[in-house]
Amino acid sequence: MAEAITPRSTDYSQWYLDVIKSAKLADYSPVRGCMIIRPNGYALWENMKEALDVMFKETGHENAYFPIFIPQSFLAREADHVEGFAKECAVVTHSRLKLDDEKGLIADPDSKLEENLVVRPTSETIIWDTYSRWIQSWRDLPILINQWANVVRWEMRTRLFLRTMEFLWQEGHTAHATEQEAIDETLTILDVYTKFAEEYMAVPVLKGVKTASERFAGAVETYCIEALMQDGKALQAGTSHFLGQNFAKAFNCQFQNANNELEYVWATSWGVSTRLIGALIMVHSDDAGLILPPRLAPTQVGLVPIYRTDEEKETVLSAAKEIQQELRAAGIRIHIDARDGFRPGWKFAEYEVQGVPVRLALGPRDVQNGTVEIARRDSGEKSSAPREGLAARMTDILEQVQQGLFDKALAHREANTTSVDTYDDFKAVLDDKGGFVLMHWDGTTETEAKIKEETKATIRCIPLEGYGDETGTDPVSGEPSKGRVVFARAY
RNA sequence: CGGGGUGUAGCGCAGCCCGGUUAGCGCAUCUGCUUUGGGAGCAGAGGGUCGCAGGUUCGAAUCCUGCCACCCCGACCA
Repeated sequence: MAEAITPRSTDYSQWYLDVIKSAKLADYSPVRGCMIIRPNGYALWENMKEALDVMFKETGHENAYFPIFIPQSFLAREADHVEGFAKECAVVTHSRLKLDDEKGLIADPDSKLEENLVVRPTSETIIWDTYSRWIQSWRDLPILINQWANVVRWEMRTRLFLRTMEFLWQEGHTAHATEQEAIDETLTILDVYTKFAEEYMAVPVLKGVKTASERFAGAVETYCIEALMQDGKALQAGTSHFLGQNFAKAFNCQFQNANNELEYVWATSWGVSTRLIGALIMVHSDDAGLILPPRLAPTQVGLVPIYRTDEEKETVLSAAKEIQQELRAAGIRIHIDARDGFRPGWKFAEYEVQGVPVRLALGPRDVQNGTVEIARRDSGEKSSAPREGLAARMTDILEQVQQGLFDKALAHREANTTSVDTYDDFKAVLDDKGGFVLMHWDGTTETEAKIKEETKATIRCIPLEGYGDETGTDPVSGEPSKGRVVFARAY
């Protein structure tokens, strides 16, 4: 019998952990807060990575790799940056171990480093140190670099995928000659992220700008995409920062412009991480386990062959292989579970908890009738279909599933986006149904902090489009407001 | 850092309050037979420094002291 998955209604966060465990996405490690990404989880990450990588390259970026170790002094160069990250850095102080008679294995005191090294929590500092050597002229600009890497942030409280001490991500770091060009870059990437979230992950997102208190440490402006989870909590799914000239000044990175003047370089940085896997899980999955959008699912179609005798096995498997060839030719990722010793019911259940979008069952009866059983993971619908034209049918179904997941998530977000005009309504909505709450805000950090203190809701973003056009009054302070902003309790 | 919980076979747990046969159960594993269209059945087998270190006792998984680790909930953050 399989491990039972706690229903969402009983305990949402336990459900989330159960889904991960039963889908074999990740495992705990011996070190607190660190995560072993299992093959199922990693295959998912690889697909996400691949799709994003194509989009980055289409928008003119190239990949590079900077080292994991950063001289400790680099972190101190940008004032806001150090304040934001100092409290969560892993620091390397020694270069070797030695066996001590009393204490066992210890860091060898003789190997203490001249300067401590910090395991990167993000790479702005080492990259801007590098850029300062690469950039002299306006002809050296722009630099549009992305890197796929791991980073470490010593978090107090962790949660698989959503917040782990080490996580995988991509971080883009670009250098520009003008402010406008850097801002354009920031917004280009925000669009890439939006497209990826909506078209690949089937997760609708709100585009917006962070308030000063939620801004990235060292940024002038932080743009973000925010998604809504099934339990009504928000999740920041990606950020794109306009860094102004902050890092260029901190690392003395100047260039000579066409008028023969020295100017500081304009910068951006942007990233999405394995946290997106957490979003994917929380947005689509149900009480039976994981549900994956077809465009990212490592296996899009799982085929379960059914047979009793060796003879049946031979017929069924050869028919299964024909189907496999046919679907592969149509660009579908199909997997045949031909393992002996596992019964069909077992395999059905396994594909189900692992979120495989469509399952086919093929037995002697089907082979004889020229049919195959099709079961959709999203709706649970089962039907028998002719083998004839199966590839086209499957392509169609996969598209329907992809679109269906997005539509459902969008409907959920819309049903859980509420506009309020009084602080009492605001609190009531947060407690009763959660979700995104649109309310006027006077633009001050004080009001924002007061609301956070009293309700645990934060301003997820000042939306770029769709909401917030009308002016009004902040119901908390009574001061005028330029528009509605998006509040929510968040992960 | 505060609150709660857990640590006994690969995994999940019982046993502990009230110390005493050979530490038990489910799943998994191995062997055999029967099975196979929604997580199979029967029979047999293997697998344990009871988190670590002290202490009490004739005797400790169980009582006492100290330590460690991990998980969950909060504060901080992507």
